[in-house]
Amino acid sequence: MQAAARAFADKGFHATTTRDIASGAGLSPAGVYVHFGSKEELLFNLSRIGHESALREVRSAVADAATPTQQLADLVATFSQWHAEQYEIARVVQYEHHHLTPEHHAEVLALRKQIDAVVRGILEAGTREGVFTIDDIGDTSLALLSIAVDVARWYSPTIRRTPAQIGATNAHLALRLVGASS
Amino acid sequence: MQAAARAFADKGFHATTTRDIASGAGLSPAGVYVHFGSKEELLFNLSRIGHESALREVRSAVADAATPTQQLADLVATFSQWHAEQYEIARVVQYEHHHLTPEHHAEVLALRKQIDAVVRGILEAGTREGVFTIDDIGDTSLALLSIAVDVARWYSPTIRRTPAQIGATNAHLALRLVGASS
DNA sequence: TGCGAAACTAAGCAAGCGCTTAGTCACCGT
DNA sequence: ACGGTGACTAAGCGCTTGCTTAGTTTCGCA
Repeated sequence: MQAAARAFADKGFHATTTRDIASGAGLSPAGVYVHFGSKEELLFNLSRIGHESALREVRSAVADAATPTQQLADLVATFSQWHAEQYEIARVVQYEHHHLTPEHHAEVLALRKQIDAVVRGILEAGTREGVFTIDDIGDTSLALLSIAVDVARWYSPTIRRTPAQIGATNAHLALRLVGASS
Repeated sequence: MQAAARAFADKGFHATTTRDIASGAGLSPAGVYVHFGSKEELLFNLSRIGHESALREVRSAVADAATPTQQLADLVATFSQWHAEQYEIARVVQYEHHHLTPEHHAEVLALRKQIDAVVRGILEAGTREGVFTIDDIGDTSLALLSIAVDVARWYSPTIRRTPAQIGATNAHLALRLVGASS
């Protein structure tokens, strides 16, 4: 799965051959099929585990914070940091999920909606309490997720900033986006 | 080229066959090779034209505005709107450029850097004039571009908002990000 | 009207694809 | 010592891929 994640993240699902995955894992081409029934099944496992991991991180960040302001800052920081630290899996999660079969795609879409719902919940709470100033909750949550998700597109282990620093920066920017003082 | 753009945007470069492109254009498989030497050449033409189109839009938006505040708002609005209206080409531009040959890749990377430089220039001017409050110009320009570029990922012609509305919303959010009042 | 060039197609080639089959090997409880 | 189980491979099958070749049609222009 590690070899598949690396290859899918690097070249994309369709450009990756089962022989790439096998040799990356130190196996013969047939060795992969002892553990996985198909290349798509491998993608699905990676995609599902990745989505579940991200959702878990996001939920625990929100649970550990008291106010909507702190919750939003921690969520964006954690989510951004996850997209940097796990950037290979994150790229699979963000860019390859539409190559899944319709059934598998529906399953990960449900997980994506749960992440979305967490963000909207915080924005609604913050608006209700009057600490956020937001025009439209849908548009704003989309922009917040864009900033975090896009980390997977440009992150590289060789850049100046560490994943933790990226998280901190994005959390700061997120609070600005919702009109909350940091 | 239209058929190729649609297919590349929909399924990705490697998942698209030359037969897909040919039938999308109403040609036989060999008919494509009258006009293009290879599938990669088609991708390069699309990618180059797309990048040039985006850069042109961005530059004219900046040229037509007087203050850094207005320039940033117009740039983000125009760039976001472009990613919605031309979302098929935009997806090719954003997600397929790493399937180009090294030489072609370098050529579009140069165009990407020019777009980047325009954004940084505005942020520097606004900071110099004291109308923007920014921690780090590199981090902030990256976040601004993330919001605009990510439009190509989630946009669909069937959604509620029009490209122009998306542009207006993102321009408003951009000004918040740099600490400028709108 | 006739001609050269450009646009196009039918057929297919070599290579690479996802995946299967048949069989070998290492290991573990009895 | 041994039989069963799971991990693994060599070989390769049927199919699709990007692209080519040889030949036909269309078209602008003299």
